[in-house]
Amino acid sequence: MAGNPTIYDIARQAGVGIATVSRVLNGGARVSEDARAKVQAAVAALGYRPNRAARRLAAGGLNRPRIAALVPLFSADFYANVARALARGVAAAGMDLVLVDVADREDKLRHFTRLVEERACEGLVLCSMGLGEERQDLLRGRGVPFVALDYRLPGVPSCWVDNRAGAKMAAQCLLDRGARRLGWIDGPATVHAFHDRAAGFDAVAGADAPRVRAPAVTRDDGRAAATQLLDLHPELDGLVCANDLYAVGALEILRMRGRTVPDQVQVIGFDDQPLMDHIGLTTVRQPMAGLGSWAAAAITRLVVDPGADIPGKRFALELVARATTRDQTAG
Amino acid sequence: MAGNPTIYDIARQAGVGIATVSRVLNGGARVSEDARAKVQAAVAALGYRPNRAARRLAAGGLNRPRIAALVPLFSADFYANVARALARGVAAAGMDLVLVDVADREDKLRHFTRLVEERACEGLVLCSMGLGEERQDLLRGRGVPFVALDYRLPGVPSCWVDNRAGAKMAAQCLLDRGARRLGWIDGPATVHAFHDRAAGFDAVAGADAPRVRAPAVTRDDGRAAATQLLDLHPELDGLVCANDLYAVGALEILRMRGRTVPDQVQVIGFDDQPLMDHIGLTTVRQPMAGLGSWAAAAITRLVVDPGADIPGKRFALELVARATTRDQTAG
DNA sequence: ACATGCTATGGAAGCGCTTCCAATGGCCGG
DNA sequence: CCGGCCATTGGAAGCGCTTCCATAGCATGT
Repeated sequence: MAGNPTIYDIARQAGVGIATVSRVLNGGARVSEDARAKVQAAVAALGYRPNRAARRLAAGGLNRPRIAALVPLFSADFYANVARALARGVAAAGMDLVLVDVADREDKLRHFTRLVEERACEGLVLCSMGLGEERQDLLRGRGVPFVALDYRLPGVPSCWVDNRAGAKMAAQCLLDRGARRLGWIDGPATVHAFHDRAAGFDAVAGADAPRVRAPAVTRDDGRAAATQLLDLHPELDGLVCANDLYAVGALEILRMRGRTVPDQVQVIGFDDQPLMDHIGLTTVRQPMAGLGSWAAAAITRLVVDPGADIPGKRFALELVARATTRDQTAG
Repeated sequence: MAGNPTIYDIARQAGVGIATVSRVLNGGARVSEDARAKVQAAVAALGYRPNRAARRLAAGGLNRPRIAALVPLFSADFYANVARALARGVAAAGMDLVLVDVADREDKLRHFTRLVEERACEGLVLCSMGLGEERQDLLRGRGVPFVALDYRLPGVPSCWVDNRAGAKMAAQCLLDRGARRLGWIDGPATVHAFHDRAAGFDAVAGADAPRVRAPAVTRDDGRAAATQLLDLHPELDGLVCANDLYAVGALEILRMRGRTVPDQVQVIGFDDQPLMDHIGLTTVRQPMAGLGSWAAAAITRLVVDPGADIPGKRFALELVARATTRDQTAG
């Protein structure tokens, strides 16, 4: 009994035919109470679990394609927003979205392998993550189309933003508005986006500008990083943050310490997640809905037409100036 | 040729055997270029799409259960947060989560029917929605377990909050802190939660207290409602809002009009979604993660053990006093 | 020229389930 | 007491695909 029990096992155990088992399992039309009870007992005894694939095959159900999205840190607002757009777009194309929240690299690989091995999806959206050639070939071999979101994967339909340019924009923005000593709150090194943003910051502020790396992506991390940064460098008059939550955390610390924003210290975030306009945070807007919608459109298209040629798309990042920065210095 | 073409059709069209077709389709080990080309041409010509169920059955893949969640207005933060917890919990149990964003009642029914007919899932989570007896029986007949989230469904494992009590708490909170004339920003009538909250508000403030109903659940709706409410009733000194976004919108309008908060007008929201602490909004905290986690645990349990008896759970609502209300009046 | 070892290929056997169809047995009316 | 009908049941035929196995076609080695 290597695999799971089948209805044959149940039938044998219950002393009835497979047809009867099936009837009991499917809403029991025309089955005696006696038979029903025996079957249910057998099901319980053997821990039987119907095989979905067989059911659908036999029942001849529809064949609705499934799109799986590998999303890191689903709890981050950026991804929640991306996921929304993805869900909408996929549903609009008449397909289902399976959201997989991957915690780390290892987790990602595990899920990836499973999805592919099990043929659990007809299309795959990879969010913010690379994929070795070997694994790409695995997908191609299996005929599973895939697209990259927030990551530029050569030869694969991808949508991305220029994080480096965005961070340059952010740092330059503060400089333009009179800041002279910039500090950088960086994100986890494992996330490529932060890597690129750090590079952008460096390009403008110099690689020796003060910085602290937050271990995760929460507001708490931002608070801790800001505390550390300001303790070490009280002279800072501009804080460039790798995401909005860090910036909000920093704002709280600054307020707590009585440093006025934007007069004494200017702050800029990255993402422009919801409510940032209410809070008045100057930030670099990411096209979250745009990325999600694009990816949904791309992958659903590829599922229907595997040969489609879909050019990658770079989405523009936009600086949104608000209350945590001063007015642009005239002239 | 009623249904979709099968590999037999492809094989015939291409003049090869089905085994060859299968090989081409699965990453083409040991197939001549000639055969491959012919098969691919046939696939394209016939618009062939492999049947997933058959594939998985034949390949003998794993049989990972799928949990579908019918979530209304996925774009609302409440649901985004619930969905996160759901995704985590379901993944932790080794199952997949299919998120379905239902726009309205009709949409809900359509998806529901499809999911059940197609046996697209082994378990169903219904968020904030009822389900007629008839449909419940359909699920039971099919042997598909289901749980209700944010809705108390008799005889079904449910988790919910007492929205009425929550709104009473909110209104009473303002009264306790010195407000005398309360206004109510209500949500769409189709959402049961708003219905209950309105009843709670009425119980404390009276059914004739001023109110405006917002057509949707965005901050913009809150702004519009607040504008209308304040125009009609400039004397209001307390605004009870059916959700946090309305409250934030109201705050913006109040600020714009120079009404101080909480001195002239006190404001309270509902949900305590992320960042409300930063904004300083007094609100009624909903256990979003708790609801999602509970539902995930319940449904995954039921999928594994259909006979499990899972008692419903009411989650407590908690008042979180912050800066948009005054200090509690002493004594 | 013949045995040998490949590669490419087709046929057929299931994967586990649903469901049609025929068969069984008990009960009714005549 | 018997034919006929209905409720219940089991067997068997696929659902469309993957894959094992046997076959055939060729190019080698001797």
